[in-house]
Amino acid sequence: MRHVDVYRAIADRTRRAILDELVDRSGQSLFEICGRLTMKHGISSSRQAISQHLEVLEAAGLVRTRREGRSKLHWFVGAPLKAIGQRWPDSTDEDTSHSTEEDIEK
Amino acid sequence: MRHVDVYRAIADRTRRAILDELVDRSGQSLFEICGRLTMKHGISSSRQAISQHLEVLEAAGLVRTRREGRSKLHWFVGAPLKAIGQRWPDSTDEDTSHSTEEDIEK
DNA sequence: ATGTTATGCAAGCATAGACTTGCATGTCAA
DNA sequence: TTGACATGCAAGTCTATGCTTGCATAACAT
Repeated sequence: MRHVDVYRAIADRTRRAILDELVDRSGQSLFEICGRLTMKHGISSSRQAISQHLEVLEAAGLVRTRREGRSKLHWFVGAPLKAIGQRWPDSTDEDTSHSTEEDIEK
Repeated sequence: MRHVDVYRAIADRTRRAILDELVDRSGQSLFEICGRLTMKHGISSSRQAISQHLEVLEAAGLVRTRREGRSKLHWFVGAPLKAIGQRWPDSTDEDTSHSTEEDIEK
């Protein structure tokens, strides 16, 4: 699970919904996330599936966790997403400066 | 090839390099892109592979094309990327407002 | 017309990734 | 301790996707 880049992490629809959910309510446990994904997002994945998605998000640095008794709580971390918005210029903008793959990746 | 969302389009390393390349030099043909990807990015994919990547990028709205004789020229379009940067709040920011999947997707 | 150049199409392969299933681990309440 | 609760782990399945191969189409020069 090492070396999960942010781009791949947000490529999955369910993982994006998880991030939305964590932004809406911070510090949720796995069970809470599962429940709210089903209720509010119409996603019916198993607990294990959601757990694996959370592993990916954590490996990409988009989620931070903390054990609390028998629960594991999750927080959204937005910092890694900033690089994406800054990597390419605006449309119709033909700037000559540009960042290479190596600048951002890894 | 219909309904390629932007997130999946930029999930691939080679496609991100193609966007970088088109930002660096607008209006390149498929052959030019292939050559420069090999030279500058160390990517050794076949012409067909690059062509398929360009189809994905075009379907996602990230690339615009125009036929010019026997060549097909390509331009970068950055607009679809803006939504990504605006979807999630900054880190440490615990704003209650949030956009749902439906707001942006499709 | 013929050959070369630049791209398009379609079928097949092989790997990655999303998901499931079953069991194991650890925490808390009684 | 015992049992319920919350999560972790590992193997297997199935589909998506990146890539190749081979042939087809279209434009241009000679």
